[in-house]
Amino acid sequence: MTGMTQEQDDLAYNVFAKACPSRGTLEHVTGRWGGLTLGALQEGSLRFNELRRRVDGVSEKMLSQTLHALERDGLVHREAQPTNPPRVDYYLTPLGHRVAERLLALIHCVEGSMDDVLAAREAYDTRQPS
Amino acid sequence: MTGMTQEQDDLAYNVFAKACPSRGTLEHVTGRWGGLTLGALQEGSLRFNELRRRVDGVSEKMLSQTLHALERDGLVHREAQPTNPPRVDYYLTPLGHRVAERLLALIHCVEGSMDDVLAAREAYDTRQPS
DNA sequence: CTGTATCCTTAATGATACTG
DNA sequence: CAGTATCATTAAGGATACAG
Repeated sequence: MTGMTQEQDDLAYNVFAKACPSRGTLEHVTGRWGGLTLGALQEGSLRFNELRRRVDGVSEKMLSQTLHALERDGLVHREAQPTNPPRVDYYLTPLGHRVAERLLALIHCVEGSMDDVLAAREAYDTRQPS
Repeated sequence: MTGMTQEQDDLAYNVFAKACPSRGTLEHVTGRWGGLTLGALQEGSLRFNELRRRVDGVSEKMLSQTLHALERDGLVHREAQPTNPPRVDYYLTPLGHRVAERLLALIHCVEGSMDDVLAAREAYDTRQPS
């Protein structure tokens, strides 16, 4: 009980610190394609090309790269059937689901705020610079 | 009651669609510096250089650019005192607070999962490629 | 179908210097 | 202090071709 006590916000990891490994994981999770990929997989497993269609605009290369990073971080599981033609299913791990849940809450919050955001932009763009 | 009905997920905006304006806002919010900036401001208003110290690693240029985007989207408010030397305070709008709340839930989830993430990476990196 | 490899282009970022 | 402007560098992304 001496030295470091264990309070609820006494975290070993801190994204605000440049060198903390959590910053890299946060970037995988919130990156341009990482967030949408996790969001898409929250509903259930998807195959590579299903995912590609779901995440509108992603290229093969970026999706592949994104999936590798998420798999390495333990958020996504990859299951390959040794059939011909090959069939590969991607789905979230329990950890991935917990992260995706928060991510989707954020996504829905943003989607639901877009009328306000667009109005704010309009106001910002039309105001006179003093 | 004909035509489009209003269900809970019948959203006007959809980040999964490439051309939806919500995708751009999501990127501002989850971008490399946008997320950390919003997270830092959730606790209260900060001045430019305070923010810069808080968001470890951000350059003047990127912080300035990030703040402009968040201000334009109506998430951050900028208040300049006409003093000399100048004093400028940044703080979240009500909308910014709602977004930052979800963002911090995600951040804390990631920070709290890092032991698992690091273990997953270790396993991924040491396994034999079949 | 599920990717990988390569090349090329563009966008993001960083460093530095400078202004009000 | 609070930025802007410019330049140089780097990283991200896209297109295409091809392999298992």
